[in-house]
Amino acid sequence: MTDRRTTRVASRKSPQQARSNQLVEAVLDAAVQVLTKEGAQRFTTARVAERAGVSVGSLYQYFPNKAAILFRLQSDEWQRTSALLRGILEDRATPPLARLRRLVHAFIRSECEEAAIRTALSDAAPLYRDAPEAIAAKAENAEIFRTFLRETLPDVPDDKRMLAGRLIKMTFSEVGSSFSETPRTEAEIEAWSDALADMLCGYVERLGR
Amino acid sequence: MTDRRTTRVASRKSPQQARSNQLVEAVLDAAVQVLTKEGAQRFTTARVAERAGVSVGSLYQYFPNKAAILFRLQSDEWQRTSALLRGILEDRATPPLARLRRLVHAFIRSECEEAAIRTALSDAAPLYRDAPEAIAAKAENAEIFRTFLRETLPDVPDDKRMLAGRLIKMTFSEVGSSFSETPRTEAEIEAWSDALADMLCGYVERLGR
DNA sequence: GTCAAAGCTGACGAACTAGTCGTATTTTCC
DNA sequence: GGAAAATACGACTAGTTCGTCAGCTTTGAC
Repeated sequence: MTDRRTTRVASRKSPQQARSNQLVEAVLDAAVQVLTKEGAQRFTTARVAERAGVSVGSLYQYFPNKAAILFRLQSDEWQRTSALLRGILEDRATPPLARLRRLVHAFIRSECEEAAIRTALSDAAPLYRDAPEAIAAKAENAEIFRTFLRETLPDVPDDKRMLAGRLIKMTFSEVGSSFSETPRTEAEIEAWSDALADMLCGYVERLGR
Repeated sequence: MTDRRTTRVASRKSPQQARSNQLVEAVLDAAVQVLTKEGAQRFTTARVAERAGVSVGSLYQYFPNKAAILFRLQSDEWQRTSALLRGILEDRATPPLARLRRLVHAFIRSECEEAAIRTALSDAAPLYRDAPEAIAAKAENAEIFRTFLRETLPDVPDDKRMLAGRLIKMTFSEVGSSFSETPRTEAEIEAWSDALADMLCGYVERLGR
């Protein structure tokens, strides 16, 4: 449902000299700024280039189109988030449900901290979400939870566990982003994180029985 | 974060003669078609008018701007959905948790049936979501669940129950729309509805204890 | 110092879009 | 039938956006 049949999003060429690496970094920084301060509607290559102190032409030397910049930002974001999740879920010193609870708290907090950029990025999602790279990235992300549940609920049949893993992940990320759409106080963050953790932990317990 | 500070979305004037009522209907029908067949990106007043067999000028006589058409569609959608929810949750002949379960099934199914239009509408959300009318409509929607929980869990403290109600509603609608983003088979719909209902019913039970 | 490759520039073209306004048509009501 | 009000039309304006390309500048190997 985007304007292009299949949005190309792969990078155009890799920077070789130091200055072009700086340029790419400047563009990405500027892109974040434009996105948070102006919103997805007003996110244009011209504005990004201007804020980066760079010409549009240079920008198009490293990104094939606007969507590619957005996808890159989203991709980096996913990278960071999945590192966060992995770090908590794989900590075998903590009991499984405590890990899950801690995870919820960490995730909700991080969503709220970067609410502006995430909202803008998801507003722009129609521009990049159909790209094959984006679809691949999503699938990879789901693996983390499956591993966790395989450890926690070894006796539950595979198909049931898979479904549960997907549901937990979806609930998790969707509630997180919806919750962070409106500005929240510290107290709200705590209360909601606890409630969500109650719900998810309860579900996992129930599955074990 | 939209292009306008505060998007005006109220209707421009009410149609008085029969033909203008038909026109408004034709525009709304066409809007749904454009949205589903072309996507939010390509949703333009010109295209809507053309598909409706009407001139742009006429369109602008009843809608102050593009956002107003989109908001109207979303508003109608909310209306239908909340009628569906209310109908199920207020059926006192069925035990509470069974109602909740039935609700999940009905909602997920309805989401999947109209996935195309809902996705497109939510892609376009940045254009209308800041309008005061949209914000008011959302708040009203949350009431249904609070009433249900007040009946089901009369002994739980008010603040805790409020929070739970909001969480359930959010989980519900967010998981629903995320799930329906990809095409689903009948079997998938059943399996996911059951899993989600398990999770939510489990949470409500747990709250009662 | 020279020169080719790499990098950078920004004016520009082509395409779209939201919304207006003067004019033409239709309806209503006497 | 005729006048006034309501409705419909669509060419047009003013603006925005993406992405290109011919030519200029910088870099670094020799």
